[in-house]
Amino acid sequence: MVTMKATIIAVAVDLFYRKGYFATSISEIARGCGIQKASIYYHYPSKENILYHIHETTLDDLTAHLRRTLSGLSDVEGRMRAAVRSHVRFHLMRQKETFIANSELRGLTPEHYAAVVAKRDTYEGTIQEIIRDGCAQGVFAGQDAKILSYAMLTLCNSGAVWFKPGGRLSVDAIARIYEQFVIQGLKAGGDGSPGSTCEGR
Amino acid sequence: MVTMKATIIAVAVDLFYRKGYFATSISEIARGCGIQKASIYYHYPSKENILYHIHETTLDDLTAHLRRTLSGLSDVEGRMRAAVRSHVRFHLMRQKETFIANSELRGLTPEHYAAVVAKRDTYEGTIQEIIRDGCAQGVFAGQDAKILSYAMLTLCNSGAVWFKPGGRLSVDAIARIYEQFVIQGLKAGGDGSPGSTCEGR
DNA sequence: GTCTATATTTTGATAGAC
DNA sequence: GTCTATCAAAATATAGAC
Repeated sequence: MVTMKATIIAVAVDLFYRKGYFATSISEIARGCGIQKASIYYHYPSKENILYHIHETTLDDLTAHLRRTLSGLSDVEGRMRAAVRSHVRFHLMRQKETFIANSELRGLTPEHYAAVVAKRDTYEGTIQEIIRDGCAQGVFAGQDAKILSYAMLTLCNSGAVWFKPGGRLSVDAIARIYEQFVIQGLKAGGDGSPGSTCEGR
Repeated sequence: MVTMKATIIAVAVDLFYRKGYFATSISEIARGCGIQKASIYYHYPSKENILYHIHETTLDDLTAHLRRTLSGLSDVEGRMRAAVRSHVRFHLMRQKETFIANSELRGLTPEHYAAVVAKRDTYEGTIQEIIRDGCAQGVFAGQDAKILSYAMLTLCNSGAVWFKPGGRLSVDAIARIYEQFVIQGLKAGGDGSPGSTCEGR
């Protein structure tokens, strides 16, 4: 049984992904659901609240996915490899939602914006911790854990921009390519630039 | 002497960057220019045309910048290093415009959208050529030039998301970090995954 | 080149019947 | 829980005076 509350989210996700949040109207969402626009407001108090709901559940699921993947892993390179695979897979499998979560922050109220950013910071913190551990152990050679975490995350998001389900490459194949790229990119280079310390702040 | 035509673009760039294209109104642009909204239409026929103009000049300048950087370089690793630095520097120095060029494609008419994508494809083609050359010479070890080019480009765009002029890191420092990351990521890994060929299509 | 005034549409959201 | 009807505000764009 599919509730109208869930249908509205599904239709909104599709429209926000294709047209963007501001370019999508409540009427369009209602049309996609087969109801009148006034009926939307029985389920959600505002258009912004629909967007916030998408952000919240996507981020919660993403965080839970990473936590589950990392549990039990202690080797630092193994943790980073697992983190990349987890992140990439989630972004490819829930392409539309993650695209929205990454690009439609500006539609949120200041309060909701703060809540979303706080959750995102927690997620990024987990990645930065792995990078710092790796640098401390000499496995990675970065100058700045924060910047490297942004680089790693943006890189792993990039598949979601062009990925087409059922296309030439499978989700796992793409995850492996990124895993290889990130691990190599983080590792110490023979011709490393001067000062390969890892302050990380 | 600064023309009103140029002022409108400057104000629009700032607003599109901060609020997004659809969330920005003609009235706001006019207010930022100190004129009435009707006066905007003397200089540009529509809001979409302002957006298109930003896309066009940004892409043209970006392409010219890369061409200038690569001219005279023949060594494949040197070409890739130069391409990364060129791309990163341009994206940091013209942060607002490149952000718009990367995220506001959906506001364009179908015709303008096609024109912009065609130009972007040309730029990406140059990068893919370097990757294919590097793979053919055994300098890089990628499985797919197209995907690796997307990875490289998205990665090099990422600085523009958080960069603040006058902040802790200089433009050149950031360019060096990305250069190192990309070169390492593209190079053959000792534990490389199976089948390190480079089909590239 | 910039103005005032306005036409036309559409928006997000509410009231109240059923 | 969905409907019809409607409000008030704001949007893009145009006409014509100066």
